[in-house]
Amino acid sequence: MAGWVLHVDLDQFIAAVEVLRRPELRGVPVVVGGDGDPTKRGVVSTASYEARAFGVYSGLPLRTAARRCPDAVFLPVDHAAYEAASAGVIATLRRFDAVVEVFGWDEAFLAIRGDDPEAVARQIQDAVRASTGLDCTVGIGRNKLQAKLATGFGKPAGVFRLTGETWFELLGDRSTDALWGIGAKTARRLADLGIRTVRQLAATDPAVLAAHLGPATGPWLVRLASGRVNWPVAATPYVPRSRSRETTFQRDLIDWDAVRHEVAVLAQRVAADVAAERRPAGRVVVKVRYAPFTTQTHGQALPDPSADPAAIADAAAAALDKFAGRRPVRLLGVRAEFVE
DNA sequence: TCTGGGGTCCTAGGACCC
DNA sequence: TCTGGGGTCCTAGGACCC
Repeated sequence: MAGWVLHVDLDQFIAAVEVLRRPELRGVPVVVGGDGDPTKRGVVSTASYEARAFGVYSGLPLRTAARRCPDAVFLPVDHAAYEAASAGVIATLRRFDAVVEVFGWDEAFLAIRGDDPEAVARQIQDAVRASTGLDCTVGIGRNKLQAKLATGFGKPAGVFRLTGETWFELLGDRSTDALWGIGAKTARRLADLGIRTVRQLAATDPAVLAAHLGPATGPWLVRLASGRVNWPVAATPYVPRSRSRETTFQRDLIDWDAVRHEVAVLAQRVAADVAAERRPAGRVVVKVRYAPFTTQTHGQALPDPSADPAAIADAAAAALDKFAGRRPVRLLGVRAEFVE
């Protein structure tokens, strides 16, 4: 008997949920994002495979998506629908003899024991499809990192195994940003050091990287590239460290009284989220994104940890007062941080 | 064609203390 | 009057992820 980690990832989750309740959209380019109006500020949450063929992907501005794929059906984001679909998937996964770690709306890790993880993976796919109508890809590895990256090779609707034996064969020549946790910025910094591939990163002296990228990040990146991490699959319920709300305005705010008012509105929503957690917040941070796109934050500690809406509103107002700039405001955000 | 919303973790610099 | 070195905490910003 051997231990395996399975990474279950729903295929084009949000678009798939929309197609499920509107079968006439099957086979059609579907783009979900913002309030469904591609002439407004907003970005793509998920595009169906048909829309992706036109170069539409998550994070793309809706206006650009509309230009690239004018015939796409644009739909608003419907959080409640996705949460309901997600709950159905998770309930199905929990029927298996496994430690289940939920990872967002559309992903989960399962720790299992046995000699045929592919068979379990196919059972999972069948069960999820039977109970929800949704397709998923399952990555198999000896740890979470291997399983997560295996999923990329299995998309869509496949099963793929990636272990220490095949790690460098499959990933060694890939760019470092193929790894989970390395993005464009870090990849460029590594390239400046002459480190371009996963294989090169794995062979780098951790101490050298620590000097360039920080004492924790440097050695962590080397271990990441080796594929041999020991992150536990944790069944413990998720405990949030913070709650936040933010809004991008369709038209930049010019009047600072309007800014103050919008921060108060956001603080009220955050306070409601904090109250629902039944845990006190210790600090409130206000985010201001000025036009065109420069972002600043300022925080304010609460006099005493509290979930009181008035205390959170006061702290948000005090944090906002720390901003000196009076340029047009594109986005405002309020975040409450819980104490421990 | 300007670039969402909700999160997490790490780093660096300054304050402060001994 | 000028002054070290270390530890810790707080804050703002950066990077990444879904």
